[in-house]
Amino acid sequence: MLIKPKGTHDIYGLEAKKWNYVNGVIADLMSKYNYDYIRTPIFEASEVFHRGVGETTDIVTKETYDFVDRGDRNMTLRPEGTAGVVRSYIENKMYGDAVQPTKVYYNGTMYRYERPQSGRDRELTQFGVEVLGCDEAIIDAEVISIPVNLFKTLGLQEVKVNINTLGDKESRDNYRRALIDYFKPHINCLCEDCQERYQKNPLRILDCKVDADSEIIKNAPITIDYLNEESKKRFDEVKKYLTLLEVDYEVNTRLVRGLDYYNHTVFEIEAKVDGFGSNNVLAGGGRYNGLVDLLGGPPTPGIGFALGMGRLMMALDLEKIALPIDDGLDAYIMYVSQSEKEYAMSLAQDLRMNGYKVDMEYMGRSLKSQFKQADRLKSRHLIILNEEEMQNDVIKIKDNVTKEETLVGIDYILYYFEEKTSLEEVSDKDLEKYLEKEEE
RNA sequence: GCGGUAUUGGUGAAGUGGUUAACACGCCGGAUUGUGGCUCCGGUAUGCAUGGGUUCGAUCCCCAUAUUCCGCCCCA
Repeated sequence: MLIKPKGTHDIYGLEAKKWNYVNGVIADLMSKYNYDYIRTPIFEASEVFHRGVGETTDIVTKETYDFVDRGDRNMTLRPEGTAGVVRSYIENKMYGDAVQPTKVYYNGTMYRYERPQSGRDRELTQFGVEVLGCDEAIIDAEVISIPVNLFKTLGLQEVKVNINTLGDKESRDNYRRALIDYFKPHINCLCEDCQERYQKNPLRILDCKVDADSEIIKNAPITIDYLNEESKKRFDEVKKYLTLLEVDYEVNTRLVRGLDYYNHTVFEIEAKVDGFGSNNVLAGGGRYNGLVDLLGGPPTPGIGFALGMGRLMMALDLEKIALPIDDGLDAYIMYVSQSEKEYAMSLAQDLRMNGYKVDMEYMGRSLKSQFKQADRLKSRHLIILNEEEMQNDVIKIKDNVTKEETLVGIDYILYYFEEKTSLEEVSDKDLEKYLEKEEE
């Protein structure tokens, strides 16, 4: 049997309806914030990610899907969204657009060659936002508020917003040096992974799980102490605006992020839901003022976040949040004979073109099965075709909630649905009156 | 990349080295000569992930591979 590749999922049925609903909520929310949708290629020249995400990051060194195309070009399936968006920003000279800053969002699949586990797949979907060309603290707060408000809109309560700052380049470099000096004498007391981190990315030692409780890490220098005046002021401003937006956040001085391009504000939003695995970060992001420059554009500030859609869906499920999925039918058309079948089909088309959600029997099963099917499809009305009744120009419609059956004139089916679906009840008398009026 | 776990029908699953692989749900049909959702009856796995091996014989034992789920690394 053919099976899907490791770490991928087929989304269909109810699950697909949920995704569509959430995607709709996102599109709606982004429209209100006036962020434009951007769609960039799923694969890019490998260089885009090597330069953009960082040569030393795990994402680039061991997790990319690389391939050489038939024209001998080195290509990579995108492992994240920012690098591609920034490449597009530069290539399309969006920095020259009349409207500034550039505010965009994407919602698409990413690919990472990883060992799948809870909350982690090889094909993942991320919704993300990027704002380019604005270095104001106010925009940092707005960007952080977007996922927070999305969760609020969806009814997801149990989340925690962590923020921190890495400061500008000068502050970050000072801090990095301080950490290296601090850890140097303790290096042998740290776990194996941390010893490696010490070489590659000392900042990451801070959020090590193994050594989290060790005094060495607890007493490590914190970023705030190494910020220059400007960076400190900036961070205070971000916090002020977050308070203004009523975003409930916590400063976590140990929060650093793995991607090389971050500076100043960084943040993560965790799910605090029972039953969530260890991969509980729903969204994460930060400021990347050097990235546009790095990828060959004019020096341009930027900030963004990415949100894991699969993890979001998992959180919604675990929290048992009922999404208002468009479910059920207005009518299900049932029949037995061939002539009824033909009428059923044209009636279905007629109702559908008039805006009703209609399904019908296709396979000529027993009437009993058709009733069952209609129930499964949660159909509000059952249209039961009968040759004899049709010869008398009437059709039987059963309201599947009240169980009331009505014989409706064959030319007045639409009227029945208009009234019946907008008003709670329409009596036979109403219909008679309507018919009389029509005749006049 | 490392460690652990599991893999029986459309679904949830029981089970044993040896004739027809429980049970339940679902589905289809019938009882009900065109009105169901209750009940009753019947049907529904060329077959126990795949490939090897051990054995007279394996779904059940061994090995490998694939995939699942969980943890680490890392990340959303």
